[in-house]
Amino acid sequence: MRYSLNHKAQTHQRIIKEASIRFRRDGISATGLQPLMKALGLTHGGFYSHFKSKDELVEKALIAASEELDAHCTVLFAEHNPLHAFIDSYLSDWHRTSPGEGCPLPTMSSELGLRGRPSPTTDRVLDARLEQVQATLSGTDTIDRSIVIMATLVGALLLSRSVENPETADRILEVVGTHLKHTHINPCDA
Amino acid sequence: MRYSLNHKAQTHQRIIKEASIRFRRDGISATGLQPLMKALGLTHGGFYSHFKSKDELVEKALIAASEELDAHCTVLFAEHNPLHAFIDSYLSDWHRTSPGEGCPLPTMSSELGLRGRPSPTTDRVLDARLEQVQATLSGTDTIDRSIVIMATLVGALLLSRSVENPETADRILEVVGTHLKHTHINPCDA
DNA sequence: TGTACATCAGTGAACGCGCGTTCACTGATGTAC
DNA sequence: TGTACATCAGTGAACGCGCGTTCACTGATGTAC
Repeated sequence: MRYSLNHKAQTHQRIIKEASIRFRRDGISATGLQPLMKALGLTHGGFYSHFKSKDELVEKALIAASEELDAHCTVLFAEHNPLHAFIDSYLSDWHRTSPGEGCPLPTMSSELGLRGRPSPTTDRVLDARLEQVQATLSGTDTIDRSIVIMATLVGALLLSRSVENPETADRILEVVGTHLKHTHINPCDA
Repeated sequence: MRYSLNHKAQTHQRIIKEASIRFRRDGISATGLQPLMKALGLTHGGFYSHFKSKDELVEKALIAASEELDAHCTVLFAEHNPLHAFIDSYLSDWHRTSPGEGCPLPTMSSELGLRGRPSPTTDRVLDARLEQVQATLSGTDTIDRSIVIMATLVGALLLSRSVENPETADRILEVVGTHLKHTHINPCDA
């Protein structure tokens, strides 16, 4: 089955794309390579002609998810108030119910780092998010402020996804969104 | 092997205790019942005379972890500034490096709720945390404020655990802690 | 007090299952002549 | 232009492993006589 020049590269990207969705939606360890390949109309044996291990796919999928978000942010940043647009987007009900297509930090980071799969990639993904938030800020202390904003956003999304009561979920997103948009860059007594 | 009256109850509690550590430290699905029972000097077959399934153990372990935290908070709340004590404790380096003995929300919630194991227990654990934070606050809007604080704490701890660079981890805890302690209860322009 | 017995917490082999990974193979295609 | 061949993306059976769960069994103990 020798295909056109870029056929393999296309399959490679299709695997990464599907994996990045499943890792975020279902978790890394809960995503099997067999069902993943099957969903793409392929057999599982071929996986290892594309990646040397599942860990390598995790890295690639994490980077792909991060780049996807970069592109999405470029659109958001054309708006009047980029920070508010970013916050509203991050804390939207769509983002809450679509973990497979959103930020990988609330879903994947608990399976990375300290426990499981330590890799500098997580640091880079976080850095990319922080730089985006920072770009929407003005004044001093923007790095620190972006850390606070990202931590708050990640925590709010994680909690809103974890509760069973949808009203509680809405409440968390609403309250945190309002707070982040109505608090000045510098804390009151700074 | 008929033992003393409370022997089974003691074993029951030992299983819950060990499970609550492993679920938080390693994740729910990454914790096997076989290694868990072996670590307690028991064989895996006996597990089902204590619990009807792994899911039941997850519930019990989650509740136990939450009660453990309640007790810890009682100690903290005797201090001069309970909110600051809670924040410092939550964002301590000890808490970052000891996920097995800390708050279950940053570690377990991604495996609960929307994806995986929906159960009202997660809502109750979150409610318990929120009530604790709320108890340290005064003035209006304390419920909303406690939601913001918890989301920020959970997000900061999760991110600090996920990055590989320990300096970045320290930075996140430090910056978020300072922010939460220096921001007034009501946002500046509210 | 001494013996027989019922209890039941814990044992450990076994179940089917899906996992990540390996590998000898297939067969449609692009290339060389 | 037509044919033979080398390539190599993808196939699918098989590997050992650990998972959650089941179940017939064991044997030390508290109880009854």
